[in-house]
Amino acid sequence: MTIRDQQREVVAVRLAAHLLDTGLTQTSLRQLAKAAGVSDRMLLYYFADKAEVLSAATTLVATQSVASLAGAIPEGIRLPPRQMIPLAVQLTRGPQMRSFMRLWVEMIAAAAKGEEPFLTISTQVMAGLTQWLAERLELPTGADPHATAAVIIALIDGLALVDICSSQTEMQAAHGALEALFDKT
Amino acid sequence: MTIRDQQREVVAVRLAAHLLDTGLTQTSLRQLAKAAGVSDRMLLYYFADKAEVLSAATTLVATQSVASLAGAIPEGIRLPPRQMIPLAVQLTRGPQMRSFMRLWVEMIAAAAKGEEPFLTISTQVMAGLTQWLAERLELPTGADPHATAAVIIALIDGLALVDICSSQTEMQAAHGALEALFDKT
DNA sequence: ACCATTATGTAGCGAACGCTACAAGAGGTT
DNA sequence: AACCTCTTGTAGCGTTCGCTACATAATGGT
Repeated sequence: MTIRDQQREVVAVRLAAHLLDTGLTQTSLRQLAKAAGVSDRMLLYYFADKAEVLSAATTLVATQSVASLAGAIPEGIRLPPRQMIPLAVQLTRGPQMRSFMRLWVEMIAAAAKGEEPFLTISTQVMAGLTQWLAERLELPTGADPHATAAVIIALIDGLALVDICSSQTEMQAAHGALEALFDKT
Repeated sequence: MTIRDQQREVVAVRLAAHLLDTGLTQTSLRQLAKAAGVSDRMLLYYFADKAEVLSAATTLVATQSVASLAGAIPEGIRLPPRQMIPLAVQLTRGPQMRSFMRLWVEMIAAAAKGEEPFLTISTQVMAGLTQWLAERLELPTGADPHATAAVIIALIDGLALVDICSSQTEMQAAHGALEALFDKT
């Protein structure tokens, strides 16, 4: 393993933390280099171009975040939506996951603009998340696990979206309303 | 009304269409000026700065889109969530509304970065939408209309988010799963 | 007719951007 | 010692960005 390969990993780890901290607000090569503690010249020595830098960092963030989320749900357990949804909402509201959700929204918006590497990575992460959730849902026969998982993820992500434009008290009330909504429509 | 004021309206209308068409991908002053059919110099004569240009255009887009959505739901009608949700989903999937939903996601992501005027406008639009929907929900006594409306909007917006990273067939399946999810959890 | 305000075009400033050319040090191989 | 590859720094290219200085035309009130 060359110094270059080692540095790629070191830089990726530092940039992952940087992205969780600042979202996509400071993603110029010079800003990224500063956050990683290297010169911008070296950043482009370790990676081919800006897209590859962001690709490495965002992939790492997504991997870490999805793994920590997965670790919070016991292996081999399946839950019906009525239980899975509140659990997922609760998990994604923790301070660590909250940062990721905000970054996640920004990544998807960048994907909407066709910006690479965000379009490719967001699509992959979304597919992975859906697959993962589908395997942990307990559904009545005939229901489409994949599609149901997509709806639940939409709800989770949508709450992160609304969170951006709402006060904390409004969000708390919304979480209360969410459970009530499922209890008796 | 001076020529300047007239031009402000003309330009705002054209830019509203431009934003619906291209999202926030082409929002430099020179690109906006081109889309509006004026010189960039004049754009900054009609408006104070870039933020004011985007403020006028996005406000107009939001006003038009929310109005067209509101027009599709009869005056004075209240619907329970189980009926309101599929209706809202269906309305926001039309080609016109779909463009707005994509722009809306990009605006909220920009708001997440603290970018003005998107933070201010997104917050206002979100509050307006929530208020509007709350007044059209038929809920059991004790339920919080405002909070319930926020959850429903989260679901709608979340579906737009997922839509960005999914194929069309996946989205159709998701809409089927959505109704099933509410019928029998 | 005169002048002040309004309207429009040309040109360009300073900054940030992604990226690159070029040189030189570091360290091992022959 | 000579050479070659890997690593790092300095400097800057060409472009786009938001915005402005400046000059000039048009317009309208007195």
